Amino acid sequence: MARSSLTREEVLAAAAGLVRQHGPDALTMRKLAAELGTAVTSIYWHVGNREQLLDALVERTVQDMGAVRPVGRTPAERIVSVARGLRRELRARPHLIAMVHERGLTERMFLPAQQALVHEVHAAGLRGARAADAVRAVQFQVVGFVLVERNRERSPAQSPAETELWDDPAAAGAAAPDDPALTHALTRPADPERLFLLSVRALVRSLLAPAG
Amino acid sequence: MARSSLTREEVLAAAAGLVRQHGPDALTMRKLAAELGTAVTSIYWHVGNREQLLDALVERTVQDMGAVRPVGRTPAERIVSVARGLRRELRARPHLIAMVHERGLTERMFLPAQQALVHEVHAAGLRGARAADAVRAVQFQVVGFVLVERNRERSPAQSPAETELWDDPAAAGAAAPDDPALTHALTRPADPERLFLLSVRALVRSLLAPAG
DNA sequence: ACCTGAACACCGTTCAAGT
DNA sequence: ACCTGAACACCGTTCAAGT
Repeated sequence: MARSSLTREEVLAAAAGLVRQHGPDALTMRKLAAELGTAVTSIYWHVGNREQLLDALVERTVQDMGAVRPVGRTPAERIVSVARGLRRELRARPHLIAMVHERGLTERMFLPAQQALVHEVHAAGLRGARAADAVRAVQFQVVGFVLVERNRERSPAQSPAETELWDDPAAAGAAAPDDPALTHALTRPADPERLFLLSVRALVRSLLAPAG
Repeated sequence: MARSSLTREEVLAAAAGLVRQHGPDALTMRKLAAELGTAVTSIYWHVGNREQLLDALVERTVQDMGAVRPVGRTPAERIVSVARGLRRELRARPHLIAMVHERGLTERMFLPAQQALVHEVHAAGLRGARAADAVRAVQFQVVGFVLVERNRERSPAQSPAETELWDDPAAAGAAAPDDPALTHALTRPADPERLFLLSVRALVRSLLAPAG
């Protein structure tokens, strides 16, 4: 089953497909070769080796991460909208994002978003180092949240989950004696979407507040 | 070089050592066997297989994560101190924490800290679902921050780093026309310790503020 | 109960050889 | 310029065999 002519593009596309569907571990040179109908060693001619193949995939992902356009009337609203857009883009490419992160290209991937954040923070009246801090705080918050969130999704069966932990009356009582609503809330799994919005809004409100 | 009697404990200790020093990928059954001076297959008798060995290491780490004792006069201060303690403990065991996370045991690992947070949030006057949200927002913030931060450390050579990106006058100018101090601040690498404190304080201030 | 080596099915990578 | 199979050094795991 010889192919007319194998392209570097074809190799990258097939590799991206494997990663997208089954994660980076599923991307073995041999499986990739089988998928493409070539000998394993042909792949080496086109992309060097496995490491360089992953580098190329990551590079591609970084460039695909388009600029997010802020929406909303106030700077705070617009910052939150950037954060939401960032989260959406990150969640659409979980495996590739993880690889970008492992390779230390996260900052570069976030340049468009960072520029948007700088613009909004500036519009909100922040200047100098304080503006830079605000931008970075939001960036860290968003990326960190998505990492944690993604992790929870991947391993849904936390055993024992918070659920069961707070079902222990002794433990629950020790921390918060008379608040069944609180313990009940902690018993149910967190709603990430809601928690994300709530967290970002809370952070942004403080960062943009007049007094340092 | 037959050993008198191989223990499950010995296997776990050696495995933990390998992971601590060189990361989970360096933990191969064969290297572990060599380290212990036994046949590879002996390990299987004691710990099942590689997966179960990692499970056991993770379980151990979870139990090692002690309770953090809040310090400070106001609830806000005490919450921040819990966050700092959490960050310190996480950073002391980077590889193992990553494994705990991969296995979805993060929530359980954080139970002691969560109870402390519940207590403080309650003391600050928050009740019910809103208190639960505050606890989780802080938890996500801390874990997420450490994940992002750890990642940056592991790959120090961001290429091109923010440094170079903001050195491009056109890009910098488009986002924030007249703030050299801002662009200069973004040119230098972030100070994680400072950014962490700043972020947590900002978040907590909002979460504990009277109006929802 | 505990340990062993042989064997199997997988890896990534190199290299000399083909066209 | 592009592709190939053979070969090497690694994996995790199983299993029958030892004591």
